[in-house]
Amino acid sequence: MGRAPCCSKVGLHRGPWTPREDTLLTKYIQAHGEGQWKSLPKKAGLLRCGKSCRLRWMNYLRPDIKRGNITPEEDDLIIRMHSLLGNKWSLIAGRLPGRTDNEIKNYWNTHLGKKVKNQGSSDSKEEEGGRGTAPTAAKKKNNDGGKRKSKNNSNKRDKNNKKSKGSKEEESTKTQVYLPKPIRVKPSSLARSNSTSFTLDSNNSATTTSQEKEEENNNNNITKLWEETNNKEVMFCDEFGGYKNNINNVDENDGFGFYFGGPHEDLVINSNNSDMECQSYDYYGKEDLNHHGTLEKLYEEYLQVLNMEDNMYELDSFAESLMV
DNA sequence: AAAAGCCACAACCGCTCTCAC
DNA sequence: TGTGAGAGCGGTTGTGGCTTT
Repeated sequence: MGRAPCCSKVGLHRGPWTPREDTLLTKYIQAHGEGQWKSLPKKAGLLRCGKSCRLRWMNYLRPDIKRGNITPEEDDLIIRMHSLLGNKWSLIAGRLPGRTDNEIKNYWNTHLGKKVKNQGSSDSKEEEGGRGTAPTAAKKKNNDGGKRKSKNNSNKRDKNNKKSKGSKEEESTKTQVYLPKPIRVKPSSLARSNSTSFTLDSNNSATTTSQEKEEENNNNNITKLWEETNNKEVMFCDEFGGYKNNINNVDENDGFGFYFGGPHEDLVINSNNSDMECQSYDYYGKEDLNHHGTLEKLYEEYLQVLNMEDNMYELDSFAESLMV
């Protein structure tokens, strides 16, 4: 299975993009829109493979990319989302407007992974199995056979004991996070779905295949583990990550809402006793803008939810909804 | 001042999924 | 139903530049 790498073709540029290439790509996409990545390089006059063009555009050139430091609010959201979703960078990125999955992944591997690990190691030694693949880059570097010159194999620094620079990573965090084993989510059927409405049966009748059942089991295990280890603080995700109100506090009219999906198409889950109705939701629509406001606003709201002790809510259905 | 160590992140790779035919 | 192309995702690598020795 699989195909030959699209970049293996002789004569194509690889490595860092030049300003000229960036300009060409940007101009072409501005004129013709995204898509057709395979034929795009030729049409745009680029000696790059389509995949490389797509990556460059998605992760760097897109006008809605937010450059700059990750804010503490975003930082916190990432940790919480990761604790629930694992390494589902694209899903996490979907909750952070202007951030890319690659950026978040890198940020996690270089900052948050260590941060959480430090936090976790002081709390428990059982992280290993449950963490997933978090700081793989760091792990890799110890085996680095690459260009870095004269890297002594016995070097093997202990990153956590490292120098003063690490002090910023040692800053205390206020949350207790359990990291579930990464699980495969099947977001595509949602993300790429054009349907505007569908219904989920909360009794899982929608789960049919063995794979889905396996995921469901994973999910339940995760939820169980999560509940066991997270008594101190229940995680809620904000509207970007999807938060839940106490079902007892659900407004009968509004239901409870949490959102997931891509930046342009979100899902609103409304709870009606047994069923959950999911609707396509235009993230940037005017109604949505009124409803969501800025990230800061959302974060405030999110913090409020966090502070509501009574808002404990089972994560089962939430996790299930993400796995559908 | 120079070399080595280290970090951060852009870019690449390989795989999977969806969809059209 | 099978197949191939297009697209997307997560893991990994390469490397410039900063820090430490």
